[in-house]
Amino acid sequence: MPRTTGSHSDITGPRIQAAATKLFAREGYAAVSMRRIASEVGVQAGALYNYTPDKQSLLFGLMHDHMLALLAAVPRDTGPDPVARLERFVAFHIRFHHDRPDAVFIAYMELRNLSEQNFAVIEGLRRQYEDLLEDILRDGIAQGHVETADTKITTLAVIAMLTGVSTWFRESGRLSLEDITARYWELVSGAVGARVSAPV
Amino acid sequence: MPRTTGSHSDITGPRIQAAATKLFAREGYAAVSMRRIASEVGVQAGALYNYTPDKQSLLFGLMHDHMLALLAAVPRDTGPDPVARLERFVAFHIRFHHDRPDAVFIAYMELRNLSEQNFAVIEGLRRQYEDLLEDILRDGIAQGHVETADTKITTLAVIAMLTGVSTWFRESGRLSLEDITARYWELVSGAVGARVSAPV
DNA sequence: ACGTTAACTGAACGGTCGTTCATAAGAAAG
DNA sequence: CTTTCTTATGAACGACCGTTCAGTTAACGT
Repeated sequence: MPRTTGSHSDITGPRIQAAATKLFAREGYAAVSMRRIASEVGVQAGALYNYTPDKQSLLFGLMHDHMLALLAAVPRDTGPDPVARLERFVAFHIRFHHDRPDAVFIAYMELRNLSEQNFAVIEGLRRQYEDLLEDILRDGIAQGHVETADTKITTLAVIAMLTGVSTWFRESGRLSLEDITARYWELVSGAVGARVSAPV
Repeated sequence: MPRTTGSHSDITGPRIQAAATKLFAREGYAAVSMRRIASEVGVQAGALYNYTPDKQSLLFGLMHDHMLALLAAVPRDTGPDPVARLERFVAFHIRFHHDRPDAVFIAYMELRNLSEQNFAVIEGLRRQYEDLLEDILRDGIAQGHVETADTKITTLAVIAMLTGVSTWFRESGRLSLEDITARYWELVSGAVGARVSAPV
């Protein structure tokens, strides 16, 4: 019996995305069937194809949306102090990733399940994000407030370090997110040789 | 036509492990079928069950062997200088993980595909490895050569940073493994506030 | 009141999955 | 040469896969 009370198009769509995000993150893209996503939404499998052309596009849509949200939310302030900008970047990254653990998990665990073209798109967006951090580091070096030998490697190392938080953070844990952000800022600022005050 | 020239038991076993490692790393546990592993080995699917009771045990065996190899190879030197021990740990981690990219990938991407008991075993071994690093940091603090606020968080952050190398390192890249090791030692020693010489 | 359409069902498609097992044949033991 | 054991085949099991589609019904435009 279709169309059971009310028009659902604007509700079912987001519910499918939510269910797919949750299940892909928990069990992996390949291990989750369309039927299982449908049953989570409370619908038959065929209905999913009103919202996505196929399973691959469903995955890509989730990752694409996530990367766009990341790039839209990241602070692009161009304040005079690169160390302060770096600190804001660190706090933002931890907070943003903490708020969407499932999407984060998918975005870096399911890359291999993307088709070649879709992978290239996501990789490009990821590169844009990395470049924002690298720009901060370069500014810091130029102003003598940061000291690191290879900005590309440092960028990748810092992001790996920060993203790692979501693999172990539990709300019920010993430390609050603010505590953790403070600890990571100590680690990052030490790693990049950040100096709060004047250059040499 | 079974037993086609020569006895294969001691050859087929390792070949199955090698094929499974390669395929699981490249495409993921759930996406690789037993038939595909068998065909990579040059054998029919049924033959795999002379070497593993089921697919889950095959995965667990790979991860278990990897973790045991890691714990067997990690330097446990108890030299007097914690900073030197930390430097050796960093170099070891990068080298060891570089030498087995497939096993590393599996060990931290396929955790969710382990049964509950198997997961607990692997998690315990991982914890042992982390504790070795945390011990070094604590010794460093005790001797005043290291300065970091929370050794547990620092441990996780450093390992995440180091393991990240294998996600982007290419043999043909701009930097050699030695270069990268040097850069990461700068980052780690800075992050933990390592001092080469005497305490306060 | 009525035709149109958006939203969904439920069955079906060919194919693949993990696993089992009777059977066969080369290797080893006597 | 015969027996026994090891190693593998290949067919079969029921279950599930992604995807398609004709049919059904509730809501909407007029």
